[in-house]
Amino acid sequence: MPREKASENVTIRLSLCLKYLRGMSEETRISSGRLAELVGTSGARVRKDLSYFGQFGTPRKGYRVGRLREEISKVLGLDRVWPIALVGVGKLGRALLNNFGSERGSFHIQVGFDVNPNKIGKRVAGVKVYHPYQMPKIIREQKIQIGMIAAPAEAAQESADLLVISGIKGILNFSSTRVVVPSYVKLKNADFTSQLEVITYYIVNNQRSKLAHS
Amino acid sequence: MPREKASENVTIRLSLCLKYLRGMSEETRISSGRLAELVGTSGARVRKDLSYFGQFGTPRKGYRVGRLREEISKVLGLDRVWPIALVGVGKLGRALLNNFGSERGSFHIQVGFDVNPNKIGKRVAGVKVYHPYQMPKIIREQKIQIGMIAAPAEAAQESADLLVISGIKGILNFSSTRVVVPSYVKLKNADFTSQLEVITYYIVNNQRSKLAHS
DNA sequence: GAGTGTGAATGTATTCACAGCA
DNA sequence: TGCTGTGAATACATTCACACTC
Repeated sequence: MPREKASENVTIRLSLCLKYLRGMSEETRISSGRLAELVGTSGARVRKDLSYFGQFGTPRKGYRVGRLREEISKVLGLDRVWPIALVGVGKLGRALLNNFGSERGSFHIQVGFDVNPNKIGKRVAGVKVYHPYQMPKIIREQKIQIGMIAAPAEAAQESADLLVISGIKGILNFSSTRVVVPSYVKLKNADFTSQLEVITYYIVNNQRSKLAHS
Repeated sequence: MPREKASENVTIRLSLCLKYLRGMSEETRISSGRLAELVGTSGARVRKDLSYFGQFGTPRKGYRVGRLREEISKVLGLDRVWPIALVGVGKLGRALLNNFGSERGSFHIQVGFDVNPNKIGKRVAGVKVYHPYQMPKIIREQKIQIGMIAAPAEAAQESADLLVISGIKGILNFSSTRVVVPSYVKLKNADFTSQLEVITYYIVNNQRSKLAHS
C-alpha cells in the first residue's frame, strides 16, 4: 500500500527492474546503484521508487534479489495470472494471441471476440472466439479484468463500451483511435502510429533523447 | 524550430490534436478550448504546446483548421512519407506489415529482414525480405531512417546494433527486451507486457487515472 | 565503510490568470 | 467581448546529500 501515491513512471521503472531481477539468482544481493545502471536511471531514483512501498534493503549489503523480486511482483500485481479478453481477432489479434495465448508469464488471453461469422465458435491459436454480444456474460463468468482492443478504428469505441459494461477494470487499446472510458477504468493506448510520430518529431528536430534507454 | 525545447509529452498531445483535426473540414475554425476538449486536456495546454512552434491562431476567432493541420504536420515531420525497415517478419512483423505495408499515412514499411531462409528473397505482404547482413547496404541505398524491431528478445540487441550501424535515426522496439543505442538514435519501446504491467498496478492499487483519455 | 532511506533542493511540466488584439 | 499568447504561480518528478545502520 503506497504511503504517497506513486506515479505511472514509478511503475514503469519498477517493471523494468523486475525484468532484470528475473535474470539473476535468488540468493544474490544487488545495490540500488547497480540495478539502476541496468535500468538506466540513478540509484537514488530506484531507492525512492521502492520506498513508496516499503523498506526492502539492508544498509551496507543492498537488496536480496529474491525478496525484491517478490515485493515488486506483489506491488505490480504480477504474483498471479491475469486472464485477458481480446476484442478483434484479425492479423494484429493473432499476433497478440501468439504472445499471450499460452500461459507463460502473468498474462494469458483467455477468450477472443470478433464479429466475423467464420471465426465465431472456432478456436484461434487455442483460444475460443465468441460474438461480442456474449461479452458481458463471458467476461463476468470468467472473472476477466483486462481487455485488449485490436479491432479496427471504427469499432474501437463500441468495443470499449462493451468491455466497460462487462465490468472490465483495465484496457489496452491497440486501435488507431482514442476511446473514452469512465475514470475507474485504467486505459493505456498502444497505438503504433502515435509512437512513430514521436520518433519522427525527434528526427526532424534532431534532438537527442536524454537517456539512451527508453 | 522550437524556441524552448518541447518535451515528448508535447509531441504526443500535438499528434493527438492532429488526429482530430484530420476529421474536420479545412475551412473551419476551432478554438483551443474546443480542441482541448476532444484531446482531453485544457485550452491553456494546447495553446502552450503550439506556442513552442509559432503563433498560428487569431484572437477572437481561434485557429484555422487547414493551417493548423499543416503546421502540426510540419512540426512532427508528417508532411512526407517515411520508409521503414522491419527487422523480424514473424507473426508480429506480419501484423505490422498489415498496418504499414501499404503507403497510406506517413509511414510505409519498405523492406523486411529475417534470418529464416524460407522467407529471404520472398515477398511478405508485398514487401521484400532480406537477410540481416544486407541491412547496411539496403538501408543506406533506400535512405531509410526508421527501424522497427519485431524480432525475438534474444535477437533484439543485435538487430538494434545492425540498424544503428546502418545509419538509422529512430527505432521502435516491439521486443520484450530493452536495447541500448547511442544517444543520437531516438528509441521508443512498445513492449506489450510493460504496458499491461502498468494496468495491473492500477487495478491492484485501484487508483483511478486522472484523465479518462490516455 | 558502503549502501539504504528520506527530507530538502532543484528541475520540469502543468495550470492560472491576464494583457492584448480583432 | 472572446480567444490567443505568455509570464507568473503551482504542482509534480527527479536529484542531491546526508543521517543512519550493519
